[in-house]
Amino acid sequence: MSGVAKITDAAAAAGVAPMTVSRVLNMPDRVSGATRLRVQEAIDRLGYVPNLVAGGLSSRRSRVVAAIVPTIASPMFNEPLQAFTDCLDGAGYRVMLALSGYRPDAEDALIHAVLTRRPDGLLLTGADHSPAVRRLLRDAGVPVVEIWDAAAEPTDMLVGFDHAEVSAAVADFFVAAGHTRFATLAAGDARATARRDGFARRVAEHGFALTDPGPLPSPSLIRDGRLALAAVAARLAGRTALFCSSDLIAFGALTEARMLGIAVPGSLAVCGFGDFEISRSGEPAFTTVSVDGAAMGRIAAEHLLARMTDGAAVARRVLVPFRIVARAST
Amino acid sequence: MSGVAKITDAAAAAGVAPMTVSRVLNMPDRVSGATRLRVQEAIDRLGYVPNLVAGGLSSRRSRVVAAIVPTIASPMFNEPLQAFTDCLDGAGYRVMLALSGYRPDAEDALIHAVLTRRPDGLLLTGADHSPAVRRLLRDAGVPVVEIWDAAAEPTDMLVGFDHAEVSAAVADFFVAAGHTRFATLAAGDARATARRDGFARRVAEHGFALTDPGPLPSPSLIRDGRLALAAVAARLAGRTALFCSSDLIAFGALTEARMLGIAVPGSLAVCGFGDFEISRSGEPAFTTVSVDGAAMGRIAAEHLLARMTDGAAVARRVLVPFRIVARAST
DNA sequence: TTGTAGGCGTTATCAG
DNA sequence: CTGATAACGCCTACAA
Repeated sequence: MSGVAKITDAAAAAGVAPMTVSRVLNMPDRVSGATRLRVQEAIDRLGYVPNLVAGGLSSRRSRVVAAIVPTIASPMFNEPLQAFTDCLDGAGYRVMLALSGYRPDAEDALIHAVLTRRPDGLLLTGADHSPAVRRLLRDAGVPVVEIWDAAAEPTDMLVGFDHAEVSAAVADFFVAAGHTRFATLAAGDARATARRDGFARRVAEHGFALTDPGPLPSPSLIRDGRLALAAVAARLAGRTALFCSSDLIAFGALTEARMLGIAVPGSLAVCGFGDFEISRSGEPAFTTVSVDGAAMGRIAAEHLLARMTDGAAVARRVLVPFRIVARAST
Repeated sequence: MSGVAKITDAAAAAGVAPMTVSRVLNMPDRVSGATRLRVQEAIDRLGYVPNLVAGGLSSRRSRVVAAIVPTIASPMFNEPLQAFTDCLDGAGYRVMLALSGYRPDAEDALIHAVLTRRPDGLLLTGADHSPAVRRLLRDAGVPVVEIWDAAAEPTDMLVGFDHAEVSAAVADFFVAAGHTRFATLAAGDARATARRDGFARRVAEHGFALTDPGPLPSPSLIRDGRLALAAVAARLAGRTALFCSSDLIAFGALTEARMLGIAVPGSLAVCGFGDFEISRSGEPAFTTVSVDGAAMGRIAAEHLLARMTDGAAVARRVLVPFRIVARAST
């Protein structure tokens, strides 16, 4: 018995057929208590570790789901990813992680690479995918959840929110507070741009002008927010309402404003995005848009699980609520 | 031809044997140019996506490596993980992510669950594993890298640093600056505790006393740092040197100190751990211990790759340098 | 409740 | 350079 123990070894050791060992592992209640114990004992004694690669080939179920997110270097996607992973872990699924780095073309290649592994499900960040990719996904027959965005026609399932809606709400929030001058500091990736554009549109609808120095890097860091604020500070004549595409940018802007002696919220009112811990626990706590990332990850996992186990039909499109959490910066 | 195309479909479409298609995919240079083109064309036309589950069973190489880290909710492990993933991605490997949540027992179960997938390599956070797990890993014959810690006898390979050494260096740094009163705010997990203990030991060796309110949660957040500092502030009589087990705690402590009117570094000198962006880009920038997480992730990936492809021997134990980055808080 | 036969889709190996 | 054959280790389907 050289090499690693396989199911036949465990079966022989327990004096049963391989199929019985398989049952003990996968459907224990269809095996009599006595046999189950005997088999379990043999498994433990041999240190038999089932091979799910073989099992997956045979059953056509890999018990793996793939998750493609832009990055884990910024806190943005960590909450949903953590919740997603935790939730699937409980159901015996593993998460295969792929990082697209905000490059849409890289994402296409990653999706192909990942399908090669025959995942039972797929989590995608964003809902804007090329027709080629959508066809690929459809042909593969994998359940797909798109998160962190909203599309009228998801590829398959969607659990997200509308970025333009979020930023329009921020604009309304500022206007309701009496603001008449606006600025934005936003990253250049697709969804940050959607937030910037939504903000710009609503500000324009209200008949006001907007200062926008152009795209920051993706993902943006605190430093980017500081530099950007320092650069636009001179152009900010009068009391200005600033919307930042992430809390890191907002925190950087607030920090720089403090250095420059710009009063917050007196001269500069700031709203971020993400409700990262720093918006809550920093000083001053600052206003931001809160989306429940953990809930999104959990719901995404639950939807995939429903489809992967029952094949059950689930809501095709779930929008999770967002809210503006007003704090000391506005 | 119902269902998804398989290698036999592509082979038939190209008028070659399945094995030739396999070669085009895996060792293109062993196939003549003409055949290669014909096969490639057939693959594209059919939209054939190779099944690496089957391939993995046959070749006994899954081209998957598993990574077990405590959490991705704190920035601590994100840099190494991102670098690790990026590096392996370039070599055609996928990363299977598992989150142990700082529960050692959960880690044991995760390692077993993950071995079930027959990864070609394994990344573990920390180097303190039970004999049972070490045996399991040895029997599995998987290359293993342990990161983010140092052990005299790694399970297999190790790329990390010594936490006690780090914190002793911090204590020395403080002493060299003339400090005589010390405090620490540290989380309760194994490695944060190692940092706390290393600091305490060295402070004692210098003949000074230490204020330690006890373990904070793992992972610790900014809020935990604020609360902890508020709680110990009264006990901090005279100029104190504070070592925090993470930059989030340090930032929280600094924030609270500002609120309490405690002068930094005049009354309170603070050193964090991790060199997170906030230590650099916040205001004031604060002193911290920098360990090159990205390098660690990259080296870990390279070591695994060497073992997985060549079976080459590599350094069993690599210690990455750390350094104290002195900034405005000390 | 347990067992038998056959195949899941690919690649190692050896032959041509 | 290309092909035929036989695994890889397990599970579906059916039978006893």
